[in-house]
Amino acid sequence: MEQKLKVTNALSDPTRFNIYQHIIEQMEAVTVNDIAETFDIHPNVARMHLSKLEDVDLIISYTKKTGKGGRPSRLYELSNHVIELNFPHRDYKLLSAIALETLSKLGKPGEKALFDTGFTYGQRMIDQYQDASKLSLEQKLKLLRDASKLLGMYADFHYSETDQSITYTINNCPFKEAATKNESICHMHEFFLKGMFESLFEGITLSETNNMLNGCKNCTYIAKLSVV
DNA sequence: CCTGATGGCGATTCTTGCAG
DNA sequence: CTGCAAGAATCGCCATCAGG
Repeated sequence: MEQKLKVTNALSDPTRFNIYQHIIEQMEAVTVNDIAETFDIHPNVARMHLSKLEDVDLIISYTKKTGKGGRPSRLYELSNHVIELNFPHRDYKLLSAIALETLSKLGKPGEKALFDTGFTYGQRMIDQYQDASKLSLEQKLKLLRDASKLLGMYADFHYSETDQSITYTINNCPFKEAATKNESICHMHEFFLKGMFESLFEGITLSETNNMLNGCKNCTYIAKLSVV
C-alpha cells in the first residue's frame, strides 16, 4: 500500500508522468539530456524527475561510457517492476488465474477454446471501429496503431511495399508476466493478433520472428499480405 | 589537463491550503 | 476575495568525478 502511494505521488506530476510515458514508448534507454531536450526543461530538473521515478522502481538506471571522454553518462530505462493500481480493490489477476487454471484442466479442448476466444477478441477489437473492408491501407494501418495503443502494446509498424508485408513490433506485452508462467497465454495473444489482422486483411499469414520470452527486446511478427 | 557529465545546494518562482 | 505561509518545482551555479 505504501508503495502504491509512493507511485501515485511520483506520477502525480504531469511532467513526470509524461517522462514515464516517453520512456515506455522509447525502445532505447534515455539520458538526462535526452529528457531535458525532449521536454524542454533544465537537465537538473530532468535528473530530479528521473531519480524520483527510479526511487519508486518504475525505472532503473546504469552508467555507460560515452566514448567521448568525461564522466560516463547515466542511462535510464523501464524496470521490470509492474505496479497495478485498482481503486477500490478489484482482483482481475486472480480472476484470470482461476479462469486459466480451469481451462487447463480441460486439456486440449480447453487450450483450443482459449485460442479461439483470443482470435475472436482480436477480431472484435478491430470490428468495433468501422467496416474495415472500405478502408485504405493507410487507414487500416492507422486503425491497427490506434488499437495497439489502446491495448498498451506500444507497437511499431513497418509496411514494406516490395514484400507486401507488415512488420509488427510489440514493445510492451500486456500479458508478459502472465505469459512467463503460462506459455498458452503467449499463443493466445498470437491468435488475438491474428484476429486483428484477419479482420483487416484477407488471406493474411502471420509469423513470429522475435519473442520477449526468448530473451528478445520485443515481440515481432510479420504479416504477409496476399490481398491488400 | 581538458572535457563532458553528475549531483548538491541555495535562490527564486509557482502552487496550494487556510484564515480572516 | 485577499493575504499569508508552507511546500513543491525549477533554475543556475559550481564542485566533483571519470575517461581520453
